[in-house]
Amino acid sequence: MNNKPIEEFRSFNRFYTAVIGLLDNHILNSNYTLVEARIMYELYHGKNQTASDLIHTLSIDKGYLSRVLRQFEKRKFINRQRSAEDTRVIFLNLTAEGKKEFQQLDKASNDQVKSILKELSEKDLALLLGSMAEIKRILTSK
Amino acid sequence: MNNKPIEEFRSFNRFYTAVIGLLDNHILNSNYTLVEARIMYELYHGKNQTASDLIHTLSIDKGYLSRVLRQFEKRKFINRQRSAEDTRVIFLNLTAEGKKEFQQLDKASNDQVKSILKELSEKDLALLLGSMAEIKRILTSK
DNA sequence: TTATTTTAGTTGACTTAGTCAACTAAAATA
DNA sequence: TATTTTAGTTGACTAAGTCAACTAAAATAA
Repeated sequence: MNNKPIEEFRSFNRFYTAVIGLLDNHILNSNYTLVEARIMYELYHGKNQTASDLIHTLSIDKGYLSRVLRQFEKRKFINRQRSAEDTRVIFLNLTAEGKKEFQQLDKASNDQVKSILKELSEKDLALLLGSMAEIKRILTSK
Repeated sequence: MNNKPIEEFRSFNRFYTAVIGLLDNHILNSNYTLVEARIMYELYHGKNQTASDLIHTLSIDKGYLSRVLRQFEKRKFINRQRSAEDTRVIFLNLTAEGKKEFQQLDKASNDQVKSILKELSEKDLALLLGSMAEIKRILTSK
């Protein structure tokens, strides 16, 4: 393989790193860190997740996660329920309060994204989403 | 606008955050931090850049940058030359040593990307790069 | 021309993010 | 039953990043 594809791929990565950075920065101006937001996202979208699940889906250190979760518990965003079958594992779920917090955060992120997408022509929007789906498919397949 | 495009956009962002994270992790196992690698990249690809330039292209704090640059100088990766027209600004350039270091790092990144791309069919590779170009075009245009 | 504001870069003090290894307790496997 | 593995916690630490104050020079306003 010559170097062109590699260069293009990496160029896109640099570009998209900046895009993501921009969006993330927004979250960072909320009361949550990126990691917190992602944890809330995961807990919101799947119930009875465990710390192990989160470690794998988010690729974060278990010690780090443990502390974030303790914070969440203190803030009453989650409750923990020890599994009956395997008492080592603890099921995590957002409380009503936690859900509300997540929804607010999520809405803010949606608004921000919307403000970008609404500038695009219908055609470009379709192309954009199509391209994204394509990339996801290709890079997932393996 | 309904919520579907927004959801898809955000879903892609989550997905691609993981992709980038994977690639970045690789760099982190080298002797350089992400920020260092990006600074080297910028210096390698453009000459006589200033700290201000880097601050803007990389969106990093100037204090932070200042320290990284000092490190680079100590490691003899860059030299600094004060501008004659405006003595506040300092032109930054990689030394031969710095270039060599960057090239090594760059080669490692290339190899890593190559190992991903070589798994793809020719068709998928073309689709992938086309999609990336499309996204870049659409999100840059504004 | 002088006074004021802005810009480039540095430094110190600090907070947040993330890592690593040791540890407890339970479960799975040999 | 002994050993190994797994889930999660904790302590101690390093790295990453932020913020404001500062110096010196340049640009702009009065």
